[in-house]
Amino acid sequence: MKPQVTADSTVLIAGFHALSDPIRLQVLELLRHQEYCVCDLCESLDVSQSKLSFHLKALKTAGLVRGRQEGRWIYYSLNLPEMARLEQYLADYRRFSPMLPAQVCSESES
Amino acid sequence: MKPQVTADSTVLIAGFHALSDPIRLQVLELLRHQEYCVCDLCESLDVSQSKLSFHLKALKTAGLVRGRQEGRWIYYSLNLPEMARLEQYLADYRRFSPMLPAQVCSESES
DNA sequence: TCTTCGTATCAAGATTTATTGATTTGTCCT
DNA sequence: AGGACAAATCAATAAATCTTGATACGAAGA
Repeated sequence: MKPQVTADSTVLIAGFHALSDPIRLQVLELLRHQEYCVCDLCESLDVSQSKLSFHLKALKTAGLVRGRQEGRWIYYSLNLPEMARLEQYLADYRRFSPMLPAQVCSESES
Repeated sequence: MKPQVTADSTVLIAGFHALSDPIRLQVLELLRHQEYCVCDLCESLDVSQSKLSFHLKALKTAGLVRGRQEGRWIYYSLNLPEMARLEQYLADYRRFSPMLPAQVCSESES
């Protein structure tokens, strides 16, 4: 009855973890409208390049963004399908949760 | 142009953070079907009481679960509306992201 | 009131994650 | 080849989070 930690849930965890930081949320908010190269993101968010790179890596590892190289620049953009997967995970809770009424704790049986 | 960290995003961050841990996901998975008291969750997940309490607090702080006292026991259950809020946040990305085509980095203007 | 039991909380240590500044890698331009 | 520059990576430190065991709190029953 113990739920397993599947490879799938590893992806979920990386995804939700990537979403649990203000800088990373700000990055996503910016990318929502268009692609940005790292230097523009740095400037917009007033964050050091190294720091931003760290957070971009988290977002990229989680599959939430993608990087596309063009010349010296790397343009980051949202990876909407992955965000949709996380959305779907949450949506399934609404859909398939019967919410049974209170059940008596097993400790009180004896 | 820099996105602000609003009180609202604080809630989001707490929520996504709560979702970014295997034990906490397992708890939600169990609660999906019915309420459970802490002792039953401990047993099902094979986790110490103290440890579980720590994770339940994270879930509760994030608003994803609620605790209801009944005698000596405290029954935890999902708080679906809060999960739906997180879902909605993600859903809005799909809905309102125009995804403009590549834009030239501002550094390359000079 | 005293004891038992379920749960929360606390303090200490362990582990993970984030920040900083420096260095490296790779690309473009001359 | 050499210089300039965008971005990633690394090493060291700082900070946040998690784990563990002990203790405290509150409700139930004797």
